[in-house]
Amino acid sequence: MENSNRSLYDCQKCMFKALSSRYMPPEDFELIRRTSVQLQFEKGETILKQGATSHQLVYLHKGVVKFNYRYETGKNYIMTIVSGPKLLGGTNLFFKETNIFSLVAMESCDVCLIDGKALRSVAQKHASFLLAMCERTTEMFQSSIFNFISMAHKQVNGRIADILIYLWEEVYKNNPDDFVLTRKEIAEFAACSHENVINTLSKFNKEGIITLEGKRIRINDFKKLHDISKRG
Amino acid sequence: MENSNRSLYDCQKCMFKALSSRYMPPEDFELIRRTSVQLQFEKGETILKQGATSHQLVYLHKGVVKFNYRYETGKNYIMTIVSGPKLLGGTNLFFKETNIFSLVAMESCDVCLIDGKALRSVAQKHASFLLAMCERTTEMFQSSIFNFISMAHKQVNGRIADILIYLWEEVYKNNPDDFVLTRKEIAEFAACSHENVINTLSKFNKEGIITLEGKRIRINDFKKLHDISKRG
DNA sequence: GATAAAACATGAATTATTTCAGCCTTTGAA
DNA sequence: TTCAAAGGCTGAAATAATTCATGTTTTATC
Repeated sequence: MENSNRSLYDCQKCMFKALSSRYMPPEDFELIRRTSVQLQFEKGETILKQGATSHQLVYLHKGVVKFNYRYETGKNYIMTIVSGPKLLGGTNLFFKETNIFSLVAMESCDVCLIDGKALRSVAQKHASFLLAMCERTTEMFQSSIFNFISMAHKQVNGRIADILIYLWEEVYKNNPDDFVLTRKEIAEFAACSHENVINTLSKFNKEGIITLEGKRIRINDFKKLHDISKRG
Repeated sequence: MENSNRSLYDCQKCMFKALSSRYMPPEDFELIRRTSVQLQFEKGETILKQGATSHQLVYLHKGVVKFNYRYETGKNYIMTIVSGPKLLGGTNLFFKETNIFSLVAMESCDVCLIDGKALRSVAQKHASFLLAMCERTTEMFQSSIFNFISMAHKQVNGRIADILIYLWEEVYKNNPDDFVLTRKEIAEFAACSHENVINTLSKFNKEGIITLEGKRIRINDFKKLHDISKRG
């Protein structure tokens, strides 16, 4: 983590700023901006740690992060993976001080940490802004609900198909070459052993549904993936 | 569903009214009350249907409801079970018009359907109220996240232990005799076959952890249940 | 370039889970 | 009271998933 004084990016180009400006005058946004800090996180770095208290809201400007839950046994579970630009608030951070999971950068990420107190005080002045923010974070939450349902109720074939579809359509859509999860990470996401992931992926590979090029996964047949997903 | 004109219960005793009163004058609450309707739902009745559009927030005054997700294949999954009094908003209803799951009464329920438009307009006037509501619905959401994690990552023993603990401590705490889920419902909650539920429960029964008295389940040894839950 | 660590891969043995077939019990309606 | 339907229960067979043992490839580091 590099605590730079210079700006990583221009606030004028930030979607959070754009959203805010619709609901408040510049001087109110200025309070938020002044109390915020821009940081860069490298691959593997923890942005927020599970169990720690945090008074900040994370705005992910650029990059991909995983929501990581760690059991006492040391096992990790990836709850979801998202790409910026996105406001990562809601359940973990927005209204709770203790993080229920960690946020970990999966590639180089530009992040803005927004002070919760300042945000709250501004939000109280501008209820429409608060409503809009709630809608955003609720949306993100909804998409992870579908992940959860899939993980809880489908077999490994269907779970992995769902994960591939999700990652492709929601996360790596615009830059599929960055799609480089390890088998272990896919296993932590799909809630199964990494051997099972490997076997399932090579089965998909043999059937021509995907192509494995080393780490990189190329999806050839979305229709079949959707079929597998539906079958469970 | 009995669309009675008379009041099922006195608004003065409602927790939602109590919450509201802390943040707004009586005349504003009156707008919410006027646009709301009290209804009684019998066991098995659907309060809100998955896929339908709804412009209302559900306040569960009394009773137990399940959050039911139905796949195209016709299979049902219970996402969570909650007891009143509780505001059932957030992900399903608060900010989305299409319900992503159904709400089904598991016993006789007193429910108040609050008009979303009226609520929104009042909420915009009183941002602290909106903030408080977000906190409530977020809390409920958090607890269901832990359910999901358990369902996705534990084996049937651990999942059923978790469900028993959850239902006991959060739902049927005050009236354990109402604890009458069918084995099929437990299976839909635990994401496994109902035979597996039956086998696991009779195993727990033989080990003295629980006692099966027909449909009723009595929990004897919470410590062992927690052990099983931890082991996974 | 050598080396160590991590990731990837495969198959066999073990364990977990579902499916199936059969039967008993309870419940509610005719 | 009878009957059908639904729920509960059990064990065996089939399927799915994990664990384990082993070896290869890739990646990072010195």
